[in-house]
Amino acid sequence: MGGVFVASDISGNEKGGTKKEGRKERRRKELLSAAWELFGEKGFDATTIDDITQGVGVSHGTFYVYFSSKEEVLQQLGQELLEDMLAFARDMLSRKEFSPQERLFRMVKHLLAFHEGQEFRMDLHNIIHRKMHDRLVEEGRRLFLPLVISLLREGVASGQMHLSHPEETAVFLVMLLAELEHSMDLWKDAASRQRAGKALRELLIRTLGGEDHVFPEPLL
Amino acid sequence: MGGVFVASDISGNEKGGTKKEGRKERRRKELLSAAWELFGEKGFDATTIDDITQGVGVSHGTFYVYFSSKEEVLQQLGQELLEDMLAFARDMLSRKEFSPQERLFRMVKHLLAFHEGQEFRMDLHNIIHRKMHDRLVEEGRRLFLPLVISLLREGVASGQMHLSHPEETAVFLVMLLAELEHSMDLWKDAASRQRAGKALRELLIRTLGGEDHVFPEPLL
Amino acid sequence: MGGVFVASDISGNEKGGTKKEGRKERRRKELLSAAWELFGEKGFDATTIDDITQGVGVSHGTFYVYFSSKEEVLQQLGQELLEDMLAFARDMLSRKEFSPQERLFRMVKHLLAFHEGQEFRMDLHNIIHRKMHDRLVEEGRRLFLPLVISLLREGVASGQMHLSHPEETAVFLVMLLAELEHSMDLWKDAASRQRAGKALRELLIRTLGGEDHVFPEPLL
Amino acid sequence: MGGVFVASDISGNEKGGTKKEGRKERRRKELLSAAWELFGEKGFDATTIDDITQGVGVSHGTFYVYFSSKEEVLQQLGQELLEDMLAFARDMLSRKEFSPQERLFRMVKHLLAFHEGQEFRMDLHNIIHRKMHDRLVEEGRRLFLPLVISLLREGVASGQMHLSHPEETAVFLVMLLAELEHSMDLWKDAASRQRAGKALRELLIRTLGGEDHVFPEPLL
DNA sequence: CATGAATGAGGATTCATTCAT
DNA sequence: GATGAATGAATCCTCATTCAT
Repeated sequence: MGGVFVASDISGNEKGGTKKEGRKERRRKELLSAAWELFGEKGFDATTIDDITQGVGVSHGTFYVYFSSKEEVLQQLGQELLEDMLAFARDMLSRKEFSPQERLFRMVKHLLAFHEGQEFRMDLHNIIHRKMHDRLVEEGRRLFLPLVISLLREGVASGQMHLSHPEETAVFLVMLLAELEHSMDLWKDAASRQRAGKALRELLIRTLGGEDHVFPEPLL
Repeated sequence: MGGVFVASDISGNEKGGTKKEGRKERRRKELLSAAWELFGEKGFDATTIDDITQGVGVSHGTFYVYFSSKEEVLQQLGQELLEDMLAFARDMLSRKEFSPQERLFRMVKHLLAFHEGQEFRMDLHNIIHRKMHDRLVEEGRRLFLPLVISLLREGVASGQMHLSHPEETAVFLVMLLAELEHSMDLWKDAASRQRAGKALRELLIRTLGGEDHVFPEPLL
Repeated sequence: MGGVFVASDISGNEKGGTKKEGRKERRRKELLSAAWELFGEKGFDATTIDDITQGVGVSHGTFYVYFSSKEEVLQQLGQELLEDMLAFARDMLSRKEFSPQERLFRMVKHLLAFHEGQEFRMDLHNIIHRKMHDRLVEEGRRLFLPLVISLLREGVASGQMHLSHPEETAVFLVMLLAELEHSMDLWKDAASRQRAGKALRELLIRTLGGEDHVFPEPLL
Repeated sequence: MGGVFVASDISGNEKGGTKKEGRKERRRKELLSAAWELFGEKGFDATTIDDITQGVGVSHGTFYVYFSSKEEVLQQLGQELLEDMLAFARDMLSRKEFSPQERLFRMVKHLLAFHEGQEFRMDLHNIIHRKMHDRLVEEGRRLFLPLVISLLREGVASGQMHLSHPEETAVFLVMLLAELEHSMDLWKDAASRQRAGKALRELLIRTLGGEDHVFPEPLL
C-alpha cells in the first residue's frame, strides 16, 4: 500500500484549477496521516489534538478547520482504511484468471504486507473505541467477510477446496488474518519470517482442504 | 470458570475471626469484577473511577482504600486473568490420560467457555493500554505459548500430529484462540454455535494433521 | 530543654492511681511529639494524620481519640512551646543576682540551645499557617517582647545599657533571635560556631551600649 | 519597588504588532502578581489555582496556558524577586561615590521599602515550601550575602567600620533585614515608624562600629 | 484560512473525619 | 479505648472545543 492516507496526491490534478483544493486536501491528508500514526502509537484517548497538529506543523486551531471533532478523524480514518482494503480485495476476487485458492493467498499476502515497515501499532480494535469499533467491525465484517465466504464457496463448488462449513471457516480465517496483521512484529528476522510463512501456508491449505502446490511465493 | 474475580470466597474461613478480612477481600473482588466488566465495555480510559465504584455501590473514595490507582486495578486484573488461564492450561497439559490432541481440544473448550455469558467486550488488547499491554502480552506469550508448543511437539513426536513447523503453527493457533475469545458473540443461537464449533474442529484437526475422531464433545 | 513534648513524664506520678491517666497522657505526648517532628520536616499541610500515627505505631483512628482535629494539635503544640519558652524567660528575668545584660545573654543562649541537635526545621512561621500564626505570633509578641523590653529598660535605668529607643530595639532583637533560631544550621563546625558566637556578642553588646566583659561563656 | 511583577509594561512596544505579545505577557504578570499576593496571605499550599485565577478574573484553565503547575509559579516568583533585589543591591554596591556605610544604609532602605503598602504577608520562608525554600534560600544567601560581606570588608579596610568578624556579622544583618522585611506592619503610624527607624540606625551604626552622622534620611 | 488565548467539563487523587465494631 | 473501612469535599490538572483577530 505504501501510505494509505499520505501520498494519494499523485494527483496529476485530474482536471485543472484544483490547485487550492489540492492544497486543502493535502493538508487534510497530512492531518489524517499524523493522526493514524499517533493513534497507532499511543491509542485514541492518549493522542491529543496538539500531538496531531504539532506533527504537521500547524496550530491546533487549524485542526478544526478540517475536522469538527477528534471522533470525526477516527471515522474518516476507519472509512478510508476499510475502502482501501476492500478495493484490493474486490479486485482480487474478480480476477478469474487465478484459482480461488490463489486469489485467497494473494489477498492474504496483501493484507500482511499492509503494515509492513510500520512500527508496531495498536490495531484498530485498540485505536477505535467502543462506538466506532462496533460500527467499523460490523462494517468490516459486513463487507469483508462476504468476499472471503464467496471465495470459499467458489472453491468448494469448483472442487478445489473441501470444507463442511465454508461460512464459519471464513470467519475463523478472517479473524486469524486480522489478528496476524498486528502481530507481524513477532518475526523480525528473515529466517523466522520464512518459517512462519510456510507454517501459515500449511495451515491455510490444510484448512481449506486444497492442493499443496498453489502460489509458491512466500506469504511473509 | 464463571467469574474469575467474584466468588472465590470458597473460603471455609480457615480458622476464625477472618470475618473482616473476608469482607475486605470480597469488596476488593467486587471492585475488580466491576472494573473488569467496565473496562471490557468501554475500554480502560473511558472507564472512570466513579463508574467502577457506583457499580459496586460505594463512594469513589473507597476505591483508593483498595487500589492506589486505576493502573493498579489493571495490573491485578491482568495478573489474575493470566494466572487463572495458566492454571487450567498447565493442569490440562499434564493430564497424560488424554492424547495431546484431546488435551488441546479441552484447553480450547475451556478458553472459549471463559467469557461465556459475558457481555461483548473489548479484549485485553483493548482494555489494557500500551504499557500494560506490552508487559502482559509478552508475559502471556512467554507463559502460554510454550504450553501449546510443547503440546504440538508431543503430538508430532508421538505421530498423532503432523506439522512441518509446530512452533509457528502454535503461534497461529494461540492467536486464533485469543481472537476467538472476544468474538464469541458472533454466534448467538444454538444452531450457528454448533456449526461454528464443527468448523473450528475441522480447522484444528486438519491443521494439526491429526485424526478426525477425537474429542466428540461440542467445542462451542 | 531536651524535648519539649516528649519526656515530661518524669512524672513521679504526683499522687497515685494516675496509672491510666499517665498512659493516656503519654500517648498524647507521643502524638504531639511526632507531629512536631513532622510539621518541622514537611510542614503542616504536607503532614498527614497517617504520618503522625504511623510514627507512633497506632492507627489513624486513634488520633481522634486524643485530638479533635489536626488544627488542635497545632494549637496545643504552639501553646506548649510558648509556655515552655516563657517559663524560662520569666524565670531568668527575675534572677536579680545577674545584671540585666547577663540575664539577656542567658536568655539568648537558652533560646539558641533550643533547637540544638534537631534537624533543620521549618520554623513556626512555616509550620503554623495563617490562622494559628496570627494568634501565636501575636501572643508571642504580647508575652515575650515585654520581657525583653523590661530588661532593656532596667538596663538603661541602671546605667548599664545606653539606648535611645529601648522598645523598638527590643523588637529588633527579638526578631533577630527568632530568625537566628531557625538558621542555626548555618554553622556546622565548632570553629565557625565560635566565630558566629563572638560576632553575635559583639553585635549585642554594641547595640545595647553595654560593657564588653559580661558573660564570658560562648553563646553558640 | 511598587509592584515587582505587575507593571513592567514600560514596553514602548519596540516595533509594532507586539500588541498580542504584550497582552499575553501582561496576563502572565497579572497571574504572577495575584499568586504572589495570595501566597503571601495564605501560604502556598492553602492557595488554590482557583484563588489565583478568580482574582484575575479568568477561568482556572487559563492558568495552565501560562504555567504548567503551581510549583512553576513559585519558581518564577522566587526568581524574579531574587533578581529584582539583587539588581538593586549590586548597583548600590558599586556606587563608589557613597561611603560603604551609606551604601549599606541605602540598601537597607530599599529593602524595607520593598514591601511598603503590601498587606502583611508570610515571608518567602512561608510561601515557598521545602524544596523551593532550600534552593532559594541557598541562592539568596549565595548571591546576597557576598554583597554585604564585601561591603563590610570594604568598610573595615577603609577604617570606617570596626568589626572583629565582618563575615558573621554580615549574616546577622542579612537575617535581621530579611526578618524585618515581613514585619513592617508592626509600625503603622508615622511616629512609631520614625522611632523604629532611629532605633534601627542606632543598632546598625553601633554594630558596624561606624560614624554616627551618615545618611540622615529616615530609614523607615 | 490560520491562529492561539480562553474556556470549563471531566477525571484522578488525597486525606481529614466519621462511625460501627 | 482502639481500629480501620468508608466517605466525600477539595484540588490539581488535562484537553477538546470555541471564537475573536
